[in-house]
Amino acid sequence: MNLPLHERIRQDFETRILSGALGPGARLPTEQALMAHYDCARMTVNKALSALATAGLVDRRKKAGTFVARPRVHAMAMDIPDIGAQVAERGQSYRFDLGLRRELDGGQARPEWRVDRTVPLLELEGVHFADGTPFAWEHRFVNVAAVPEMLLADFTGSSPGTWLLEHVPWTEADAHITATGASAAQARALTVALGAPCLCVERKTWRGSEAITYVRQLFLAGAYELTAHFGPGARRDG
Amino acid sequence: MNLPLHERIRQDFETRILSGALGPGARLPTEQALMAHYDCARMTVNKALSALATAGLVDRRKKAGTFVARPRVHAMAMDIPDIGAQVAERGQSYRFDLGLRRELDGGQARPEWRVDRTVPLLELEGVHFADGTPFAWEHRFVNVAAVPEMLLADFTGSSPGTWLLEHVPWTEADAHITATGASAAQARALTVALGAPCLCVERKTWRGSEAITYVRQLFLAGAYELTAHFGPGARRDG
DNA sequence: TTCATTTTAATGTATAGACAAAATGCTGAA
DNA sequence: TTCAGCATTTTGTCTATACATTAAAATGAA
Repeated sequence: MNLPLHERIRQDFETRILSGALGPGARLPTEQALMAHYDCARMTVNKALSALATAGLVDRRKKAGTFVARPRVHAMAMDIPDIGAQVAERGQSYRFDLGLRRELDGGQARPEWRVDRTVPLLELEGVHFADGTPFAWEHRFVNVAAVPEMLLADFTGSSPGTWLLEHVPWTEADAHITATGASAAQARALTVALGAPCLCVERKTWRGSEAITYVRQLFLAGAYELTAHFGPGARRDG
Repeated sequence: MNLPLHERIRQDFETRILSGALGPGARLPTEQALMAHYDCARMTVNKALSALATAGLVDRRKKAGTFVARPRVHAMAMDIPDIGAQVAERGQSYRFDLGLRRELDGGQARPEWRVDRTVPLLELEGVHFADGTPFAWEHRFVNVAAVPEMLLADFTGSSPGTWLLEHVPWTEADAHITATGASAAQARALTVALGAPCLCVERKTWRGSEAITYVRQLFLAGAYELTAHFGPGARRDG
């Protein structure tokens, strides 16, 4: 296969960096040196090195040169599966029990989620079941100005998350993942002991600049796990 | 602020795409049209549109044109920060206490991590402290055939994770995130009660096809959180 | 019609040159 | 010595042009 020259140059250095031949802090040749080495124009070299800089593999500083970046915050791709679909995939039956449904407005929202006072909200609280056993609890606020159809939706059986995913694809989201002990109310809903360890996922989603929903989900330890992967290929077993 | 022209063009369209003004499938003007509109050379326009393509916001097809891409997979980018750096960032002092250090081989590795019997391994177990208080426990196996310098490294103070990150950038990784209660040994190391809720991160990393390390980390609930983000811009506050 | 072929409009790659911007490192003055 | 200012190196941006590549669209033959 005949790769473009700028791509070949880029890969040459990517390989050397990832293999460790060029360690963090190592200086790459100047563009002048590279255009002599590859016998090409400066723009071609520049394109290759700029791509590496965009990818975060190198840092470029005027006058100083191009240096292999120190690997710091590696971002991994985390799967955010639909709870119901995931349970069904394991061959278990899925159910969602709605415990609380209330209409309110932005002024009464949780401090974690700041929305305008005038925004109409829907508050939902419920429990997810797998084969009749509760395994997750969730508390959610939805901006019904953004999703008016939600007021008519029925959540006996399928979860609000599934409904939202199908009706309002989000464009932006923030998630915080922590561990926590179940509170009294949560422990009762999940029929576990007070303080039982749970995985807590807190998520805010937007469509464009419009806040869509804020949700706090508690998963019983052992009943759920998040997976993340970084790298070129698919998941491995190892 | 005087942004470069190619960056201004890029942002113009990024804004229009993210706001929904240009929906998925919408066609952007041709490079010819844009160089007329912005009164610049084609390379400048090309740089802007190529950047959008690299970012996944648009698809470009020869002869057909440039089109707004359909929203991508439901995977979020999870930050995997360096523990020590993160503690230091909060203005706290950081320390790592090594509790166990043992050299063994692949045959004695944990079942979760399958490596060849002949591979020499280093087993490490220790506790992370912030301002003198333990907040995380970790148990790690390292393939020292891949990182022989690790046998000489000193982990009194800085953690093996930090050392590895600086010396062996990985190219591939798998992570599993769960909640769990602290075991007797873990509870003792972290000076908490048996069964105290913890966030458990289990990670395997490779460089190329070579397994580098397997680590299981337990973070005390409340002392640590993972964040993930999906979407174009930076993190929001909302 | 239907299929194969040619045309053509769009992006992809590359060149050579010019000037801008920035940070390092040198030089000279206090 | 130390600090300020200057020169130089290196990357950043942009232009104008050329040819390559690809796939849509038009064309023509069966």
